[in-house]
Amino acid sequence: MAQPKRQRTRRTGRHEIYVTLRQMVLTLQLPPGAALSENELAASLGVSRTPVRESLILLAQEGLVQVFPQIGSFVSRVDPAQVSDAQFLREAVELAALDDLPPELDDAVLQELRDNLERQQREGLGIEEFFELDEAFHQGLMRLSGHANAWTTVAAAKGHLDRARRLGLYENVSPAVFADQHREIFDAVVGGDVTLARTAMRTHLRAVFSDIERIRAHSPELFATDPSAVPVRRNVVVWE
Amino acid sequence: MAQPKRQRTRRTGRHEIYVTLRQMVLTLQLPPGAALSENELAASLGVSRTPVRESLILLAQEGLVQVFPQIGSFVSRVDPAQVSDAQFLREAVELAALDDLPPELDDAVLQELRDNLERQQREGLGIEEFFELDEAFHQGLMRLSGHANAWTTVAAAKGHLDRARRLGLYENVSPAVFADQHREIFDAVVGGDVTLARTAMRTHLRAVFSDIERIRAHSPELFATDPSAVPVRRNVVVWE
DNA sequence: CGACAAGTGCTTGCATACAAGCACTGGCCG
DNA sequence: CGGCCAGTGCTTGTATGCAAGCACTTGTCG
Repeated sequence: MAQPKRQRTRRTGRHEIYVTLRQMVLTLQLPPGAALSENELAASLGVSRTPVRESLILLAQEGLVQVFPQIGSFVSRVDPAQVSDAQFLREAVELAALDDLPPELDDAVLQELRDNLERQQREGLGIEEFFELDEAFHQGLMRLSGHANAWTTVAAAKGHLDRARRLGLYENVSPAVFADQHREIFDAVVGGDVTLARTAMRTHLRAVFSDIERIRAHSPELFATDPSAVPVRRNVVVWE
Repeated sequence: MAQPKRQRTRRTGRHEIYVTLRQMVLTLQLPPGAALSENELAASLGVSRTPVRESLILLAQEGLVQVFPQIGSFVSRVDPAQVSDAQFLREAVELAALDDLPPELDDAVLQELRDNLERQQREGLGIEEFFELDEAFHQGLMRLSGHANAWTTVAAAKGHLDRARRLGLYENVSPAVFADQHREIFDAVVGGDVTLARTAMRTHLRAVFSDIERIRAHSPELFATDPSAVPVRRNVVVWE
């Protein structure tokens, strides 16, 4: 299908850089606590400081990086308080969406969700692949209730939660449990049992959440300890 | 009390500009659809384009302004879809917070809310004053449930809703009704009747929301009509 | 040996110059 | 008279230079 290339909003280099950096932070390729440098990033990406800097400012507003003037920029450590906030937020929104399902569910979305669930149960699924399916599943449920846009707001605010979830997946490689919970939710939705759907959803979301404390004990250096952050400039020493 | 001026994060000029512009957009001093110009704003604020531009980028990410490369920057028109999304979001979060109230409520916050309610009922209250009290009241309820931070996320996402609410206040100057609803919610919370509190809260939030269609009929030029925006460069003609 | 102070190299914040592109204007030509 | 087309002035995007400041190193002096 010949997509009209004429975007109403032109693609800028900044947007591409922003998306790239954001993905690297969320997938932990840029681990929590890592020192960033506008100059280094600009050089490695082959652009000037300007678009890199503007991207960092956006990521800072999302809470994914912290910028300390005259000191440096750092990937935020996972903040348990922010994880908890995002958990509360997503639970409130997803449960409210279940209450708001229309009588007639969109067939196209339902079929998409069925395909998604089937793929989740395939063997040998990579962590990133499962994560993607997981996100698509929850987003699909929000679309069923007609609140897809509200979900994008939640998605933007749950960066800390997502990083913690990824850490959980890398620790405990058993997405099968989550896949089963997804199916349980879906069946309740299709069956029209809102109460059961709510219960299943709440159980599912809290199961994901409960892993975090265990992970924190295992990898404390990835988590923030004190609200008064500890910015540390990395050593100036250079291998040569 | 001698506040330690030594902020951990130094205040930058950009932050000040960002707060200023954001306030001007939310209070409709910069009306929906208004054309902005990085150069003009920079000149009028006495700084260079850089901090202004970075502020506009942040506001664009919040959806309060739209930036069209090589065309111009504009204050977003109020988007009914985004208003509806924010309404759904805040209702979900505030109701969930009521479900999550602790057994023992914080006395300091309770007293603050009582003072707030009393001030709401004073005669001759300006619209902006009432709006501020309104915001503080809802934020106070969120603090009671221990989810103040989740509220900041909602607050950041509800810019379109707030502008619509302000339009409603300017149209229909009767904040007394809202003040009474606030007291009803508060009394139910203090009385420990979560069910009643939820009902009162839902009624209150939807009352605010229901005004919007009327306002839209009255001032359609402030609302967005088509998702495919209509960026129009303002005339180059200059009075002289 | 210990402590203090200047030096060095990095950091981000801000200012500014240039590049690419859109929209309107006004003149030219059929 | 109508339509095309270069010209002009604005827009935002990007690159770059400089300023202010922090942290570490190193030399100096007691």
